[in-house]
Amino acid sequence: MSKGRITREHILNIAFTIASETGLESLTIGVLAKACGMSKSGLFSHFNSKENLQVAVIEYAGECFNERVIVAVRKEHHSDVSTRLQSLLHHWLDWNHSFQGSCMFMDAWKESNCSQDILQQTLRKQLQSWISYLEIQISKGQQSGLFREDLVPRQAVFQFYGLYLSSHLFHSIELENDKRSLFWQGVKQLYKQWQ
Amino acid sequence: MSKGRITREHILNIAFTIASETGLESLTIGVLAKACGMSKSGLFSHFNSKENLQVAVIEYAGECFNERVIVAVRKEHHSDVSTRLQSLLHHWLDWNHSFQGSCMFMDAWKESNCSQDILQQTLRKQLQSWISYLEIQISKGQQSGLFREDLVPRQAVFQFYGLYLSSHLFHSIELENDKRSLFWQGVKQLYKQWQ
DNA sequence: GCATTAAAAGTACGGTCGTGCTAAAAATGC
DNA sequence: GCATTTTTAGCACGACCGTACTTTTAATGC
Repeated sequence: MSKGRITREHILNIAFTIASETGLESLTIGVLAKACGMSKSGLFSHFNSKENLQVAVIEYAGECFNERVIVAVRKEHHSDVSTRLQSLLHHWLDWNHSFQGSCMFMDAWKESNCSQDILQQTLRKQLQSWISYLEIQISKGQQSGLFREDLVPRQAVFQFYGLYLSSHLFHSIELENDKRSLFWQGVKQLYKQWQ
Repeated sequence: MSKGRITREHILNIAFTIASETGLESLTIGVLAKACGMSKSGLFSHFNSKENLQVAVIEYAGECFNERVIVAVRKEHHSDVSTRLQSLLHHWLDWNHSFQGSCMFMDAWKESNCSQDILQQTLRKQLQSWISYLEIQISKGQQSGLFREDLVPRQAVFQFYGLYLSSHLFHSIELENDKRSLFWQGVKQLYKQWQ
């Protein structure tokens, strides 16, 4: 790998860390350059625009997510779908400690929804792909008799996602503990209802 | 009411509109001044700092939420808790068309979570107050026999909130329609399980 | 080891940000 | 209707933003 690609990777790694902690919006070129110990222009020449940098960071984050969640669970070689799904939820919940809430109140911890450009598209694609993956896992659970036949996988994912988002939100306002009790209680109830 | 308070209110009204559409983060003093047809410094003198402005906007939004949801439902004079709760959910879901998702991917439409200052506190308070309100409503439902006795109101709110967040998220990536089918389907299932 | 190519730094520019300070204009009390 | 107070505008500042251009430095192929 050429020197260029190496430092590029290094930059993205640091960028991902910063973005995880303080949001993609706060990831300014000057700040990132300082964090990498290089000049603004030196860093800039790797991406040639802010937007390219942002997209690259999102894609890097996507790969990281894959590795930490999907691949990690695959490596555990679960025999039955049930524990496999459980592990998937665990890794999902913990994969990164960034979070999010919603509802305009939480504007204060929302981010750029205005840019309907490439960045938005990239994000959307990643999300949809993850949702599809979950959907497939649930279908498998269905086929193996874990869930009832009239369960609609998309609806199930919708509900999982709800618990996920709620857990992050409640955690950020200190109504959900570190054990994620509310989340796991919710999951338990969903299971009961889907069997 | 003095001239000053009137224009202040006017400013907040416009600020709220802008923040609803493009996020609180995008609400810059220059932009807001232009939207109000007045000079930066003229507007600025009403708040004396950016932070004060942001807090004022959040509080304004809070009052607006109260009016559009809580007061609006109260005015409908529902006799039974069931339809009352249903109406509450409706108004909640529709109160504003801003939205939010989560999970670091969605960094791209997240906002400032870094500022752990007064703004954050104000937000948190508003959120907690709304959650408490929902909790009370559910307790009332319980007392009137609508829900089973072993239901934990906080857990129930957690699940409502999940559906709410999920609905916004899925809607923003075009997996939830305008009728909010997934949301209402989720609510239906929660009800079934709580009875 | 040297010529060539790639990567990084230096510097500068126009824009916008939040925020002071001062002067004009408008509202208000009597 | 005039004096006083409140509200608004004008202007300037230092800071940081993204990005372009040029020059220096480092890596690479032969």
